[in-house]
Amino acid sequence: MEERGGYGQFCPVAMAAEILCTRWTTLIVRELLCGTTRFNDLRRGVPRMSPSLLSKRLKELEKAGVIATVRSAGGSVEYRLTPAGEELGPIVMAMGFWGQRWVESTLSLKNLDPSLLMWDMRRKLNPEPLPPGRCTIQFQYPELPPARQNWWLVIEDGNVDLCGFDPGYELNLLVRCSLKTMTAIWMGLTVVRTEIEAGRLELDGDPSIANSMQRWLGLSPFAAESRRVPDPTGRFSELA
Amino acid sequence: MEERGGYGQFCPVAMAAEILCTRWTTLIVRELLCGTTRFNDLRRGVPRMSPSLLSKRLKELEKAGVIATVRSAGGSVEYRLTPAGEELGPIVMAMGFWGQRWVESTLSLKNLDPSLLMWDMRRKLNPEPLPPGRCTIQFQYPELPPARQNWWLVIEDGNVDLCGFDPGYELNLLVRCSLKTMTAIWMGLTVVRTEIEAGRLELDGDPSIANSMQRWLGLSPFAAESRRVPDPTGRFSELA
DNA sequence: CTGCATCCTCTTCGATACTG
DNA sequence: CAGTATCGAAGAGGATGCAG
Repeated sequence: MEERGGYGQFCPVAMAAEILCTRWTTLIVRELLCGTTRFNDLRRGVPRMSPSLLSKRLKELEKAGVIATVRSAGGSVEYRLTPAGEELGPIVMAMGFWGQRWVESTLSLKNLDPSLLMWDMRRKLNPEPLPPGRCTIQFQYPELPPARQNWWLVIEDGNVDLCGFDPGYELNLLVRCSLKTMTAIWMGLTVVRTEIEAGRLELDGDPSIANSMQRWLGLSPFAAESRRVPDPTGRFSELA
Repeated sequence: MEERGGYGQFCPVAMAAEILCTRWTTLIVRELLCGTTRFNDLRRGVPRMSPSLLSKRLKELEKAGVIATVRSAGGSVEYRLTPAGEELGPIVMAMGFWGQRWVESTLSLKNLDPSLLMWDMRRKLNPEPLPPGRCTIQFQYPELPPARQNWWLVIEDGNVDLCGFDPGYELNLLVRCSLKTMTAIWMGLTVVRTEIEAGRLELDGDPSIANSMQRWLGLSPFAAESRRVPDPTGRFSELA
């Protein structure tokens, strides 16, 4: 009768919170909502989580009816949201919009991570403004240690690949800026043109690709939400 | 640079989850959204939470900008939601509706608690169908230990008071049923008439008050949401 | 390589008791 | 009334190992 981890309340908010409001769980659901299904792909979305804890959480989510494991051909397991899990989408989105509105951008920008940023950008990149054929774009963050400085996005046939090493293709554009600048653009706190004019962003390569960067660069799903808290530095305030 | 409790992600979902998805926090916000402002009233809404942890969470919520403490006359402290905190309302409600839809009712009904139920009922009771003047209604849960068996709601001038002891007023209605039955009615899993006809609910007293019970008894805010998971017992399935 | 299980350390939580 | 203090228990993180 002594439920250890639970709240001991029949209220549906409490029942939902027992499932959702444990550490990392919301972020796992976010990844699943983005379409990730494999264990090691999920790990890319929550890199600071230990694999054993991820495994435990996935079991908990399965028991709660939020996900179902599907054994696909080849013996590998896929984790997929059930209808109940899909209906968590609006809740996770609402949390994101709330975070975008009310959490100080300086706080968000203390949590920079190039692999998370590039992984997100890969997902949302819009190939439409790019020329047909293969297109290779390098991102360079000079202040980072060498192993994390350089990233490549390769767009081909509407498909976007992310590399942490030089894929060897001819480069169409080199983007050079600080990780903070690129993250701020991604989050909608500033725009490409502003950062170029301020000298914080450099583009080298095909001018038409450079000029359309703001369009092919997808933004965070929450970028459009207007901030309600000021940025103390004033650098990322009130941009449309 | 090593954030211990955080996720290390700039994503607004992660920033919001750092604030909201710690143990008990969502339930504290739920209480505040219901209008509770005092420390010991908050404790009634989260009785299994230790006061030291509640104190810690309130400080965290204040630092996050979700609540503000107001020192009222008499030196006592009130906790009030900020605009940011008020905007958590839709998220908490969405979690409740999700819980009502997707969490098995048998699971919810394992977490029975008469003080929580009566506290919730007090909040939502609708005095309008009741006769003018004072009205005293006793709830009796015979299977509980004596100290928690009897509860009184006293309605006067549109005001609802809850007592755990006999207030001494003339009784207008005695409601006798199991705590599970009353909780199921409150959650919208069944209705007064069904439980009376099944012999699981007895009403003694003023017939007009008895007959209007389904109307004056407010229901859980989530009662209208339709279940999507079956109740294995079949007792609480598919009721409008 | 994927998907964990184990072991160990450190942090957090819960129950109770106790103050201004 | 509104919290703090204390201490044992549970949970989280990191490193490592291992089977398919």
